[in-house]
Amino acid sequence: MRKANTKRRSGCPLNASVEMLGDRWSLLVIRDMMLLGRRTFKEFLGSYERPATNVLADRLRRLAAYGIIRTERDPTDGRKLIYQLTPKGIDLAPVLTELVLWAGRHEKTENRALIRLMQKDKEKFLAQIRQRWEQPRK
Amino acid sequence: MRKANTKRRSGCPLNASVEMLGDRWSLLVIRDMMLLGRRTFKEFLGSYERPATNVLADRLRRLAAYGIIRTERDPTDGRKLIYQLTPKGIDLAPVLTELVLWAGRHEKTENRALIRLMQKDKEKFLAQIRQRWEQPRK
DNA sequence: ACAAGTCGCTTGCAAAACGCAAGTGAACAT
DNA sequence: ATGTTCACTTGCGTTTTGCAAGCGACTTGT
Repeated sequence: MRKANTKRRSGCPLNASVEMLGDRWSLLVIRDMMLLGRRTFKEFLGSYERPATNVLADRLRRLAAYGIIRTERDPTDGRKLIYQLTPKGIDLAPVLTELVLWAGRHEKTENRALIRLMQKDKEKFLAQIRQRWEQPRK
Repeated sequence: MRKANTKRRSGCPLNASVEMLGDRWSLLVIRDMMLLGRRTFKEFLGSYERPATNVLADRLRRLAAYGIIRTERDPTDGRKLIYQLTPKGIDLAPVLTELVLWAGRHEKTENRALIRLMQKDKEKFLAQIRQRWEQPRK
């Protein structure tokens, strides 16, 4: 059993972001939701980085506690939970984009197509993500 | 003794960024350098969040290993080391900015003046940071 | 109806990372 | 020569992580 720690180390806005997102898994889960359309525990487990089940469960709990994602039952299959980004979570798109572009500029990475797409027209790319997530489903 | 782990969990550019920056201290050190002009071990220790000395030493070592910061001796005081952002580190300014703006939109934080400044003209703000760091000193 | 999956976790345990306090050696200050 | 500052390191107890196994609710196949 675990609580969302409510007292911050400081009032700095960067510190707030770091306390919510500053670990090795949270942003990867958000990437999977935002860019790859993953929605279930099992789908997140299947990412190439392969989180451990207990850590994944913990990160989903934390992200939900911070209001970045929310959870609902799958109406067609009572075993499944569907994880969705909230508006606060969707609003992380510019952060993800800058992190991807920075790595793209300075590291050897795969998925250069995504990086080129982001470089070519950042605002258009962000608009697409926002639009895709405005619909409640699909 | 510790090495920069060279084998990544995946080739995803976001994962590359997360492996370099995804912890509770690295980005705060970069903030201190970029926005507050801090340059020495002792100055970083004095941040409001107060890192432990061993963790701070480790983070500085890692950031240097990744080429995000570099170290030189203070010519006027042989005890001191001066930590500086490299171009790769300065190039994190857009990432910091988006993290600050995101927290500013969704959390109660201090330093609203900085947030307003970033909101008002993001590009101008980034240009200022880049310019400030182009000079070797001050 | 019943057995055999599937799904989203929890539990147990060893290893790694963290936070704290104290200590160390080199460089400076008096 | 003595004391202080600086950038760490060391030791140690706590927390977090990773890995493997298990569990209960639900669904699928026969």
